[in-house]
Formats: sequence, C-alpha cells, structure tokens
Amino acid sequence: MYAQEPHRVVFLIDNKSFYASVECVARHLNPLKTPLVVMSEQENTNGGLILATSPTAKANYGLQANVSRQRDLPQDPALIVVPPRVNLYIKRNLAINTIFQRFTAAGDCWPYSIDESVLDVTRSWRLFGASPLAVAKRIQATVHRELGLYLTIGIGENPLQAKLALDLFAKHTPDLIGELSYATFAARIWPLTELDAVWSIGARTAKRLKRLGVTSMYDLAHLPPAALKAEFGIIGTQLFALAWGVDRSELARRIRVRAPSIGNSQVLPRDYATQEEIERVITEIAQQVAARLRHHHRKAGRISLSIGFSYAASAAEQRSGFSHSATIPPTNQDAPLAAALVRLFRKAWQGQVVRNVAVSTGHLAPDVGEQLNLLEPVRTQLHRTDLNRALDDIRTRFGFTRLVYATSLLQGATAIARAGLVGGHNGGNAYD
DNA sequence: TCTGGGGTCCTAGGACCC
DNA sequence: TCTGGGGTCCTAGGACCC
Repeated sequence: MYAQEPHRVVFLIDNKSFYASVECVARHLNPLKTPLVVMSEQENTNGGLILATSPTAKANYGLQANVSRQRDLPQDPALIVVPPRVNLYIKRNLAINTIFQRFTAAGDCWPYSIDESVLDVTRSWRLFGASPLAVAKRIQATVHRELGLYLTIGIGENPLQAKLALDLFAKHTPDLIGELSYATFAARIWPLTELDAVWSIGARTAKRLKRLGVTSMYDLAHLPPAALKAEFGIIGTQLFALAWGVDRSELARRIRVRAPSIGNSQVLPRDYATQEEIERVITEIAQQVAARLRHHHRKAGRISLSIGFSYAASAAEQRSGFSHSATIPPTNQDAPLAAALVRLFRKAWQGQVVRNVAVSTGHLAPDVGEQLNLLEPVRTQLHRTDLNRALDDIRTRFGFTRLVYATSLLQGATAIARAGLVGGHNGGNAYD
C-alpha cells in the first residue's frame, strides 16, 4: 500500500545532551558518566534556567522530567553546574556537520537545529557499510573518536519516520539508534498513547484529539480523514499522514522557508509600568534587530511588536498581551525601525503593566552595498563582510535560522546591555 | 511549568477588487 | 443598496519546534 510513497534512506541525527556533553568533553570528562548541567543565569531568568542536563545527572538526581529551573536542582556539590558557552556549541555543531559531509554529498546534509541534522544517504550509504544501520554506527564512531561526542540516530524511509525513530526509539536504546520503515510503522507507532510525545502534536492538539475520542496513534490512524479535516483543517490532513508514517515532502523543498523573519524578544527582569521605560526597551531591541538585519544584508519591509502583560495585568485584561504589525518602507536603520515600533506601541497600549517585549521583522529583502567605517582596519571589516556572506550563503542554502546565532560572534561590544549573549544566553569566548 | 529566546506555519475574519 | 460570488491580501492570534 506504500508503493507510491518515497522510499529513501534518511538519517536524523542529534547529539545526546549536546550542550552538557560539549562541556564535559571540554573538561576531559566522560559525557555519559558525569553529572553536569548547563545553567544560564541572567537577570531575567529568576535564579537560573537549566539549558541542558547530562544523562548521568538525569539518572542520579531524578531529573528525568524537564527540570528547567535552578530551584528544582538538588543541592549536591557532586553535581557540576556550569554556565553556557553558546558560541562553542555553534563551533562544535559546524565540526560535526563537516564530518557528516564525508558520508553524503553536501547537498544531502541539512543542519536542522543547533544539535540536529538530516542526512539523505540513499545514494551514498552503500559506500560506507553493509546496511544503513552499519553506516549509522560508523558515523557515531567517527564523531566520538574525533570530538568525544555521542550521537543519537533515527533511520527512516522518509524524514518523518527518521524523526519519530529518533525521538521515540533511538533515545531509549543502548546503541542510540532507532529504525522505522513503512513495514514496521504500524506495529511500532500505533500502540503509542502519549500523543504529545509525537513530533508535531503539542499539548493543545493532544487535548483536542482526546475530545474526539482519540487515545492512541491507532485511533488517530483510523479516524475518518474527513472528520480530521473538519476539526483541524490542513493540520488534520497532516495528522492523518503522520499516523501512517507518510511524508511526501522533499527535503530540499521542506527546507525552504516561506516567510523568513528576524527578531528578538525579552522577558523583562521585573514588571515595567511606565511608558518611558517600556519604550526604552522597545527601542533597545529595535536597535539589536536592526544590527542583525544589517549583518545579514537585509532590509525589513514589515515590523511586528508583541507585548506580554504582567500576570496581574493579564488576569485583569482577560488576555495575555497584544501583538500588532505594520508595513514600512524597507529599512535596516535603528531610528526608523524604532520609531515605527514605538508608534505601534502607543496605538495599542492602554497603560497595562508589561513583562515581555518581542520585536520581529519580516518581508526581508536584500540590502546592497556596505559602508566601510573609519574606526577599524579595512581588513577586519572586509573579513567580517566575507564571513557574514558565507553565513548568509549557508542560510540561503539550508534555510535554517539557527545559523543566525553565528553572526553574533561578530557583533562584539555594542551599547546594548545584552551584547555578548547568544540567543539570550552567555556566548562565552568565541575563540575557545 | 508565575515568565528564556528565536523561529515557522496555519487559521479566520475583514478589506478590497473585479 | 433588502445585493452574488470568487479571489487575494492583510492582520491578530494560535500552535508547535528546538
């Protein structure tokens, strides 16, 4: 019955407890045997946010559930707690993907996030082993030998199967490899009852499915497609395909981003009540976003401002905040961007106490030309431009936004209070 | 998950056009 | 305007992922 579907050999590879493992290796400790957590402590993280937990830390301290706060950590000096070095993780990610490209053509390897990649090895796996499984083991061994890191690998006949094999099986087996195929899909997936453990089903969708009487993947696969479509629209069609392991998307097409955007957001370290204070933050974030636009050689033709209220204000207002957007003459300059955002804010704000500010830009268009400045050696500036161009090329090719973090390596000292943070966390030394 | 951050995609109603 | 119907774009909000 699956004869018409694509039959590829797809690997979805991720790094076991990536940030924590990188930190272990950097300390000459075994990533699988060392209890270590990576904790980000910023002014607004309310004591500390846990970004990563090593397998041993999970096992020895009962941290199986998603522990995300410092207050949930046991007080034990044996548990190593370290700050994040996001720039170092980006470098390791690039090194890992360089290794992957020994096993595929460059065009068949897609970085998916800072610790995940998709490899289509349909055309190349026979060069490296007797079976896809053997090739997966060889990739694991190579990365472990050269970088000390452990890979988890999902194998499937399409990207969806590889992803589910990774999430649902590979992470729970000793060899850290999981396999799914059209032939095994039903037997392995349909018994699952924890629907929101399945990629693309979140808590909300799981709840709605429960209301429809769906308590397992089997139920989902056997609901009339028309009923799913009526309840969920296009998402319903996607859920039906999900339940049958069908994924007709081609990787190259899947990767293309339809509506790219660049933005920054912040949970404020405390409640902000005055217009002046709030607008100061909006302006700062606008400047940060404008700088990123310039680094990417982009201008934005559209801006969006999202304001999250404090909990008290949310309760009083019966809504958690507001979000508005506007089309603007394309720009990547601080002043017009900030002015447009402040205008949006004044139009919509009615005095509510604010805790979250998000600025996003879209309708991105190429910005041609780069103005050299007089303060830095020309070589430095040209090097920066080249590096940005290379990163832009990667992003254009792979379409994946995680790589934007890398440009933060280049931002250096700015007047912005959070300069040096990458994705809101400590970047560490770029050249570690 | 009483506040991390950066993203993408989909929906539904309204505006507007022919 | 006691008004048909199809199509597109815009916008705010929702959902999900890493």
